[in-house]
Amino acid sequence: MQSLRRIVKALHDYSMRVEKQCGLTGPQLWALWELNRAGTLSLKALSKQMHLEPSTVTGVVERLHKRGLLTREPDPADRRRVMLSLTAEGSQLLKGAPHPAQGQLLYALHGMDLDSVASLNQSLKRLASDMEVDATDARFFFAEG
Amino acid sequence: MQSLRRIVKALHDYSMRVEKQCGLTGPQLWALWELNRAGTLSLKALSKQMHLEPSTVTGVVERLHKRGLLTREPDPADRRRVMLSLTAEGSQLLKGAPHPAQGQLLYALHGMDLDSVASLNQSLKRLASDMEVDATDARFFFAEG
DNA sequence: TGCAAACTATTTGAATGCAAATTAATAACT
DNA sequence: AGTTATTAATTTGCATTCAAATAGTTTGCA
Repeated sequence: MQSLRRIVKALHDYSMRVEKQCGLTGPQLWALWELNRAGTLSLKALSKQMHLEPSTVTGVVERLHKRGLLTREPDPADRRRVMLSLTAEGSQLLKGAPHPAQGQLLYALHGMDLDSVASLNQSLKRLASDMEVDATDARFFFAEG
Repeated sequence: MQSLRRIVKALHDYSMRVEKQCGLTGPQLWALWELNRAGTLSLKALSKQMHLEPSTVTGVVERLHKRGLLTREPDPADRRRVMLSLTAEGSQLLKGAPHPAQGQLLYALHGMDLDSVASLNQSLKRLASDMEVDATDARFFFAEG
């Protein structure tokens, strides 16, 4: 638990450093990054890529739009949808920016040998999968209270 | 990275479940928990225990105080300090509440053998430690951009 | 066709979290 | 003693995040 908190904190600190570097917060950079990868995404699709709620992404996108880093065009085929794309300025900014958050991980993983990284990856995937199991049996949660 | 996001998300979902159960958010429960462990803490000390900024803890404590779950007494020895303690009500509420977030981890770790848990713990500690290294050498961060 | 159901995006309200600035109290140093 | 520096807590302003409610659009079914 302590290690996880420290990792999350370190990721946040990295995000702050990125913000100082290129003027974007972590989620903002992340959103631009996903748009650059995909070319064009609906808000829903972007929120899915980022594993965030649409209502959250609306705000992030709004701030990026206000700065002219992306365009918001209604989809002619489905007028509920808002298609998001990078502007030239957004694309340009992205060229000078680091990977979102992943840079910090890469840096940290530099100091670990390949076997450790592979093992960690397996363990984390297993843990993540286990934690997503719906906890209908509450005994485990309260047994140690 | 994906695994970490999923773990953080799962922890947040657990926090929501806890909130539905006992009417407290994760940080609120966590604060009460730390107070119960320590008996009495200054706001500064509590923020240190939780690895959060004092300005953040001020808000959390205020909400708990508003509900009568803790007391805020000025320290006679140093009147800058505000000493925090659980009320009887807060103590009572804590008895029926799960461990903050750790319950979710315990549940997940149930499904892993001891060696895997030990190995994961080592890897996470190592990773957390590596990520806290001050990144004066920015090459790692931008090499892959 | 027409109505209900489902979907997309946004709005609203609340909590968390930080940094920076403020206020108040203590410590330190001249 | 008096001025300065440090420390504790709060306030303010902003970004992120979610859930729930809403408006507009599309789909599906009768």
